[in-house]
Amino acid sequence: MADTASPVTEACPIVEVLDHVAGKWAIGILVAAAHGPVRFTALEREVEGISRRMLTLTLRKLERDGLLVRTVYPTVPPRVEYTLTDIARELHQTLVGLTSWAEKHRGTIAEARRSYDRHSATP
Amino acid sequence: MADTASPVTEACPIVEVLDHVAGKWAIGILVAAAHGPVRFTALEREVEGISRRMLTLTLRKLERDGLLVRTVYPTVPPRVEYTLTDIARELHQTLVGLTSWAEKHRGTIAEARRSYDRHSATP
DNA sequence: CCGGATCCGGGAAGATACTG
DNA sequence: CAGTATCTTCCCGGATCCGG
Repeated sequence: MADTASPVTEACPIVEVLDHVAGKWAIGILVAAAHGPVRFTALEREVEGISRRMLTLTLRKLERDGLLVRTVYPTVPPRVEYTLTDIARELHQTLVGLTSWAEKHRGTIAEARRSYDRHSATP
Repeated sequence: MADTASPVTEACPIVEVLDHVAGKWAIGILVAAAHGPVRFTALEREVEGISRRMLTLTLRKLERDGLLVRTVYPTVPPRVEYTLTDIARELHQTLVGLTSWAEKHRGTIAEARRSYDRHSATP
């Protein structure tokens, strides 16, 4: 934990895993699906701005990594539900910390960004 | 640089902020720089696999967002140190949770991935 | 020692149209 | 309702050379 040399540099399997979570839509989908089994169209509505294609692709990726379970009900019309696995729920807990951090400091960050851009403006 | 306003980031400033943290190298750099002021070459060594270019670009982005402070010592040869700001330190705390999650479950994830690939193999 | 500038390939992502 | 398929565009990221 409090090691002097952080093990980030060795082989970096962590970065590999995080790369998948770090996709543009993954976090949004995980947060949207955290409150229970969610249907495809519900996700399409909740994760605003996402396209059908990217929703499908990201869902497949998350399913492949064992973060989401896809359940198909052979009804008419078809119905598919996505549920977070246990490890995804654990992940969601840390994601909550991340999002609250972002909420808490988004003003400061926006300000810092403006200040930086103003300073590096080329008149 | 001049970030064009996309409809997604308008509605969701959190995603916009997280998008920057979610870059391929940002987390590694933040973790590597967390233990104190770090020089450019030290980061280049610690965040193994990163190129000079990406290191520079990511550092600039983090600096722009007010997560890193860049201090230039006008010596010969030049010496530059990067230090985490307070909000970056807060972020680093949640990042620790994220990385330990990844460490803890990377085996499970790798297994799930293999299982998924085996099942969806096309004979 | 710490970068910036440029060229270029590949994957991510949008738009659109079609299907079981 | 829940996806596929295809095409195109964009920008991330590596390689390389140059500069203070």
